[in-house]
Amino acid sequence: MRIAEFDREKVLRSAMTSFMDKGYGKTSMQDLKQATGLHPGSIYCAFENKRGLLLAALGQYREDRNTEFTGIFSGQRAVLIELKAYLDNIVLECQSCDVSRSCLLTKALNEVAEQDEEVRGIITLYLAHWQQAITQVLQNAIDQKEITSDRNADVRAHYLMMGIYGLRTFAHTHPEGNTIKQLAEQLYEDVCR
Amino acid sequence: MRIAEFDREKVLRSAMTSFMDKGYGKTSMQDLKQATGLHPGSIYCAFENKRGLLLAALGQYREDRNTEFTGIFSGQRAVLIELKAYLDNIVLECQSCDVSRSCLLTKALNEVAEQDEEVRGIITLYLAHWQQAITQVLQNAIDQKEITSDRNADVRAHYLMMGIYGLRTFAHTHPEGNTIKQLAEQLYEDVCR
DNA sequence: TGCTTATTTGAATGATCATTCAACAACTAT
DNA sequence: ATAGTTGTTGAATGATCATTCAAATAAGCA
Repeated sequence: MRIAEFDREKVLRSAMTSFMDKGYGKTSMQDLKQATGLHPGSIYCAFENKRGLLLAALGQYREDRNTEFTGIFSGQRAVLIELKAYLDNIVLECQSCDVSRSCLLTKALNEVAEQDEEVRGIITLYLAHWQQAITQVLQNAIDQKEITSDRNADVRAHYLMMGIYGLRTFAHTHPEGNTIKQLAEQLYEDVCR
Repeated sequence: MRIAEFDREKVLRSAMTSFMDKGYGKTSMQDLKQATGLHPGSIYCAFENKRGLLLAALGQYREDRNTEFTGIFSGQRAVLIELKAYLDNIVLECQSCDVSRSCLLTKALNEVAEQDEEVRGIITLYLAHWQQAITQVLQNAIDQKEITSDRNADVRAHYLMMGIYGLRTFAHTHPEGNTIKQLAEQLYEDVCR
């Protein structure tokens, strides 16, 4: 036996960054070698494929976003306060000039969705889980009477997700200014109305 | 002299379809040869590059969407009726299972934006023109007192675009069902409120 | 200390890719 | 009609790519 020498999470986060920066297709194994510090053979030994590395990176991304999510929605504040903080965070990401402007899930969905049914399925599953989490948050807000029950949590969650997707796309064309912030604020109002 | 034998618009629409289907990077020259019926040399003679073909296809796409836009917003009906028809059309595209589910501009923006500054600039310009057209439509609605002037046309146009971007991304995960339609209806209400 | 199993290394491999090119064909102009 | 120009053809080119592999190395176990 022999234990792998590299730090799996570090490697996956490096791969994540590369994929978000150049996209999956344009990220060469040389790029990945440089980003992760792993030689091709090690990558193939650990992840089988470039595609396997993508899948692992997607999983790590999901996990990271998940802990971030549960960190923000910890229940220590009113649900709507937490939701506002969550949106503020997304706005900051959209306004940043680095790679975090885009979401790896939607970026990969756009790129390989039509070609790779399995990858699309996995990404769709991850996004569905995210949707469930948001639905739960909004249901909590309804239960706490912070928002009305006129529209149910599912409908509101769909709308919020649509808005966040749109914000991220919008950010690619309007990186500067406070357009994104204004949009996020109206989105918040419309979701919570 | 010698006149080119191919129909430029047909060729560009074929290239458009290929790029929307597989993405720019994964569309090989062989794919383009098959799709357009042009031999590599002819493509290079006419468009200089694969990238040049993308630029020409983007231009054709913009032109096609533009005539579609002015066809819908012809001023023969109330502005809001036309806007509803416009959104209905987008919903149908999102629900279709072919290539028209995605917008070539945003798809290419996602793929090459970070790598090719010039392409990003061109796409951003096209999207800005679209935004101006939408703003004009909403300004007309305000002038005709179909909607209030509480929020100006610019703000409303931004929000509508964000929503449309979001709808298209959403459609990649929920192609079936009427979720998209419901979302579009609420988007319409929130833009016009 | 040997034996087995797993990882690392980095060059080699073969496929695929965008692009070029030289021969050819069609059109214009003189 | 013929010279000059430009589009067409399709094979050739060289670069780049993901992947493989054999040798080297290290860890667990007896």
